Amino acid sequence: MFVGMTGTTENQQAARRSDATRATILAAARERFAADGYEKATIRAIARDAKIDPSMVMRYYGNKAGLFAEAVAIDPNLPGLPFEPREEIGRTLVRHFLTLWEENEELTALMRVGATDPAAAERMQSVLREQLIPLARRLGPEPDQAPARAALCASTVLGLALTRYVLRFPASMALGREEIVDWLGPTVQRYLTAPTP
Amino acid sequence: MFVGMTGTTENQQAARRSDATRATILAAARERFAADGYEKATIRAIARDAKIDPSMVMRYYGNKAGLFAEAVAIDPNLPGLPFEPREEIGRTLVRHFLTLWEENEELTALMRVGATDPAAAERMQSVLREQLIPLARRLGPEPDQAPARAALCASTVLGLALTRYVLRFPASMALGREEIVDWLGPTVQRYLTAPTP
DNA sequence: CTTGTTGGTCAACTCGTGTTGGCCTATGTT
DNA sequence: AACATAGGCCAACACGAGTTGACCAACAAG
Repeated sequence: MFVGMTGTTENQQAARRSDATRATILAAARERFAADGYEKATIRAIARDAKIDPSMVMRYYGNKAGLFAEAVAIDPNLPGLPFEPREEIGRTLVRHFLTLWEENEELTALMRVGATDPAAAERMQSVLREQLIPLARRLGPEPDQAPARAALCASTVLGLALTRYVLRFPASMALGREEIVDWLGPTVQRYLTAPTP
Repeated sequence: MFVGMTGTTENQQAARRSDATRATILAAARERFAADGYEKATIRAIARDAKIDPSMVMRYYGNKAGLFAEAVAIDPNLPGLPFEPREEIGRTLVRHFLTLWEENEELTALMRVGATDPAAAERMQSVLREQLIPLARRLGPEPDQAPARAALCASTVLGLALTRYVLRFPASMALGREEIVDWLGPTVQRYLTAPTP
């Protein structure tokens, strides 16, 4: 074992020819998962989009679950956000989430799948647990209220994502980016910093 | 044709013995659809829950789509809500939605399915179009802003339903009923009646 | 008692899915 | 030139889904 490879350049990134198709498959998978959800996005359809054989998907990603896992690997990276000015954190968060959603279609995929798959739902929850709640704990009054405040913020942005990117309500898609920030920003700001009503 | 039946009592509701199993099937279907979504809620599983044969489901409801259609037939009936006091409409709406969701598990089913099925998504959208937007038009300033305001309200309550009943985030399920009304009520109130920011 | 209707079960069919293993063809090394 | 290997395709398998139609058991009517 451990023989073969290209012979000369082994450990270093070898820039295999297959990396191109690997990437093509992953891109097609992201599109299909985002558009159709887990069950309806068949491996055959993904392979057709990538113009390769279904068995290649298995060779490169093991099985369908593995493909999905790699397709939706993403981190919102909330701790990297600027905290001040403190009274702008609501608008900053909303703007950040909008950008995130418009640049990564795998987030839509994650929501579509999370609606029926507990594992995907857990993945979303982990963002709340590990990033949003700590943020709420640092920003808001009464640290023990942090889970509640963070849950309200999550429900706000996920609700928008649901109506706009998943259900695709025309009235929600018609909203402009800054219009959304103007409406939701104060809401998130209040959930995070206002005293308990 | 038109012969047969029970002979004596034809047109009137005959109280067939099968009505009981019909109802049992429908109840089991609602539970399964709410818990698992459309694809994962198999006819075989529903039939097992109802303790009858899968073929009975077909006999009574034609096919799986027909069963789902009857299982999620529901109307939120927003026009029947009291409008005044006008500054309480936000809290009234939130309270109404909470009650709706806790009494009818088919709403959770509709959301789970709507995440991947355009037909179910359209069903949800029709509520927005035919009930929420008209309500926003009557309540808010600038009637041409009604779709935007209604969309924001929909995103608010659907976001809560998503995190609480579909994704089942513990932090969201931990919120008390009146706690939710206290937080979301003012939000919805502002979306409906506040001047454009 | 016979008979036709109703409520129900059983076993099978068909189709699409994820998944597997064998085979072919370049490509690059010796 | 000979050959090993990586990249790729093809055909098939196994399985679970929705759906169908033949058959069976009560039971009420004639």
